[in-house]
Amino acid sequence: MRTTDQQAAALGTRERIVRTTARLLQRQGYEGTGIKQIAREAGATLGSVYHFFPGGKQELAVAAIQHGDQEFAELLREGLAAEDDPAEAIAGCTRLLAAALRESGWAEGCPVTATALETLGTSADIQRACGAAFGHWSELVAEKLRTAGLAEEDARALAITVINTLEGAETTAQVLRSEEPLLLAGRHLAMLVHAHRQGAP
Amino acid sequence: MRTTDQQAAALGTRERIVRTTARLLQRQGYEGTGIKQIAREAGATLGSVYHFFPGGKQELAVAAIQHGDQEFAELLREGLAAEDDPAEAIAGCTRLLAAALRESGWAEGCPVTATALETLGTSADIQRACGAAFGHWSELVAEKLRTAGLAEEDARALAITVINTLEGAETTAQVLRSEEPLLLAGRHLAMLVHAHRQGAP
DNA sequence: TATCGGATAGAGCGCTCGTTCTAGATCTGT
DNA sequence: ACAGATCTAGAACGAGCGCTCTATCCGATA
Repeated sequence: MRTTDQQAAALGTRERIVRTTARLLQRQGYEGTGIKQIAREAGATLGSVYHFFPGGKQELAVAAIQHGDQEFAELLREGLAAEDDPAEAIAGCTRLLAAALRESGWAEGCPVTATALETLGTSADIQRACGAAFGHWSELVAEKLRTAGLAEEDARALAITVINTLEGAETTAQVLRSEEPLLLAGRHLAMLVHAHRQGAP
Repeated sequence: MRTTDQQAAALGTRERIVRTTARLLQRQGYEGTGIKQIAREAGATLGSVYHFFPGGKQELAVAAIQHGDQEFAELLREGLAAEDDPAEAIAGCTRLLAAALRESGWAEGCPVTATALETLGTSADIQRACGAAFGHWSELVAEKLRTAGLAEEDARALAITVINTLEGAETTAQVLRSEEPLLLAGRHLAMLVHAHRQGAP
């Protein structure tokens, strides 16, 4: 097919817009990010943005959130696979997050939190996408915990807290411009996992 | 003093503006909240807002963050004082937070997170105020843990994770419109505190 | 070669933003 | 009673918002 080039170019522009939006939402939130800014920084024009996302800013935000969802999931997968022991693996994830956060100049934290909080009363679509992201991430952790022998329900519950703690620690790390909250989270979550493996829930 | 009435009225307007701003920041974030909306909902006028906060939106946001800081600290103090055992006390705090969140229709979560994330690169003053709030809250938790016999450094570190977990769980609870993340956080944080009291750090 | 739909381009719409500015209202100290 | 802060009131400004609209470009098919 000769259409490949055209489609590749099309995907190229669309993908550039989504990635740029994801990064800007992560850094400035939903209301703080303008569509014109997105077009400018993505090297696209307003026409292209509305061509690919006729639903406007909300549709674009949903796509960006889903992109961030997958990106963060990939980081989690890598971190969790790096160690057999789930406690060590989770602590490893906090180190990955801390390093990435510092390298971005403390600007690029959780890809969905800021947008989620701002748009809670505004857009049900965005809220759904954010909720789905949390679900995907905690499912990855839960699977790791199950593999290590935790009971189904314990694994599910603990995984939710793991994701929540990572999220909160990442936010605090950004505000304080320090890796400490994330590294402490890693240490404490490891203890919590150990407590589950040894004894009562 | 006859000035009392005037000052009271002045404080009245100022206080109304601050409280309204705090509530709106909590619900809509920084960029999503307009000064005209604040004035309208506070029953004040633009002139009054700029009279009391000549520094404009940023100065107003700092005052609102500090108000939210104290409000949340008061809730923490109450929750922590309600039980002797720090693990039970922290779990009690999660129940207080869950109830308050649900009563607000899942709209009023952590009073600083949304604003903090949005203004990270924008205003150093706001960032400082948010960082100070986290510090105050974790210090309250640390004090409770110290009273229960934890070593100074353990108490400080664990308190930071407690606040981070509460924060993350509150965010997730808002997005999912469910108390579960907060209640799970309470259960797991209680386990974590017990682990510290019984054995190694 | 003629045609046609996907993609690009950006001027312009109505609106709201944060802020400034001038006037008037209200109360205090003398 | 008068002067002078303090506080209230809201019109007006330039800038930027999300979005619509028309015009053009370009590669693929017939």
